[in-house]
Amino acid sequence: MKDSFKHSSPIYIQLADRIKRRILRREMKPGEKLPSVREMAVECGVNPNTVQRTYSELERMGIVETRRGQGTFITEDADRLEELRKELRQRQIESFVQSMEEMGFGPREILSGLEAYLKEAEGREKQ
Amino acid sequence: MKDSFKHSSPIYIQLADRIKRRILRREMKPGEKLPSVREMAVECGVNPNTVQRTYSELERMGIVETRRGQGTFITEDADRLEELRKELRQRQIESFVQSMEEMGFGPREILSGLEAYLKEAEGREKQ
Amino acid sequence: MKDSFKHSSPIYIQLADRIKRRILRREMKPGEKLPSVREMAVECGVNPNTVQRTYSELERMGIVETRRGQGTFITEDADRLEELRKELRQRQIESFVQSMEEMGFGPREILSGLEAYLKEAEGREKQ
Amino acid sequence: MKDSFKHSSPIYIQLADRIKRRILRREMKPGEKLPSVREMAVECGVNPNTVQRTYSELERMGIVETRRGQGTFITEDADRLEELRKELRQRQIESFVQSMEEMGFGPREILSGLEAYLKEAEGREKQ
DNA sequence: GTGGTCTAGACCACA
DNA sequence: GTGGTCTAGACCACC
Repeated sequence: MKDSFKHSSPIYIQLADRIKRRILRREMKPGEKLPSVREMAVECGVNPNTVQRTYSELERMGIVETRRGQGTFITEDADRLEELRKELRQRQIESFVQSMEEMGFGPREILSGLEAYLKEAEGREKQ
Repeated sequence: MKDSFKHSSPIYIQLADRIKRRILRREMKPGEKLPSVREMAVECGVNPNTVQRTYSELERMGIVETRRGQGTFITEDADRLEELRKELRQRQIESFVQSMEEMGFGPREILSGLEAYLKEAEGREKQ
Repeated sequence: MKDSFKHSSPIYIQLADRIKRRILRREMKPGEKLPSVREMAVECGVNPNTVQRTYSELERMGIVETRRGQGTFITEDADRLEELRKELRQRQIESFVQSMEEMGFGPREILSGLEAYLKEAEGREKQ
Repeated sequence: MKDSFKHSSPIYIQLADRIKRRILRREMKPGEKLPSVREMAVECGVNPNTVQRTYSELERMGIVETRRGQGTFITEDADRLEELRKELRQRQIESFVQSMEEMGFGPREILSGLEAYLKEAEGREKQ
């Protein structure tokens, strides 16, 4: 129990995560243009350099392409996006299961709890 | 999409969470004495005031009891612990499902992904 | 012939290349500590942020590891270094052959020219 | 390791290099007329003065001749062109070998790597 | 002391 | 107008 405590991830990563999620959720579509670095900077109340870093990160991950003098665009490579989707899903699941196991839950309890929750949520939605 | 970049939760909360988890997985048992505030402070490299707040928080939640002059003890109220267990499980599940939905996954994909993962993990363990 | 003209690569890349070469040449050995960001910055007459970026780039390539509060160290993963060596050799060769072909030389001329040069260089060295 | 980060060579030199290469691979033939300074300027999106300097440079090297009122022509002196070919080849080889040695490769590795690459390229072409 | 992040403001090439 | 690089100077957490 002498490990250190968690920090919030840097802004440029948090921002990248948000954008990633919006893309994966198809809220922003392949080929679409992102706001310019400066626009996004004022929109988020952040320095343009920070946004720049975010966009670079997204490009490094193959989510986004930049065209000089034109802007930053969501990749049209649907395969890459699908691949990314799976990666993220996997990572989420792993960390979820780990948390549950840290609290002493076994596989059965995890599954049954989740099923119950989803059923209930479904019911609520139908109302 | 203004301000609103996340900060990490305060250390005393993080510490409370850790202790909660250790109790729930029976690593620390009902009735057992917690380390003194000072001991815990040293152990975690943290200010004693922080530990004090953590213990208060745990007491407020009915997880521990402090006995003047004797120390802080894990409650023997098994019902309370079971209740807590359920609460935490529920909260974990909620935040997991929310994350998955933010990435555009529906209930079916969430469940099937989790099942696949648990099966695979089980297989690995048996080896 | 309407393509654009070449630019020099950014400083942080040039610096990364230099360090890469020094490592591959075993002038700096696996596990060795690099100069601190600030030291390297004054040494190269460059802003610390630029060096930071260089080090990040090197880390991303798996050439270097950073240990918080301690410094930046050359990876001890010899396989990674060897892999990198091969990659770079391949890239050099490709661009060399392409240049030669752009000047109208065929494979035979390329090889014979290189052999002649190396023989001559060897002779010079023996003197 | 002071100052000394590389700048790109001036545009007029880059342009001269391109033209040289086109001549050497017989894409432009001895005696042929080059585009006028103005034409070339438009074609390359460059200032006419830059093209002028390029042509002067080429003339200085004995690759082209300018005839007042007629234009600029590629020399018909085949010996000069052959000489140039050898010079350029030599320079390419030198810089290639230097790069490889900077990465710690010895003559044998250079040669074997190149042979392997050329063989493979040959194979690909035959397909 | 170390690396890592962020801001402010500048300049550049591309289109 | 766009993205990309660089500088200057600040603050933070880790050791």
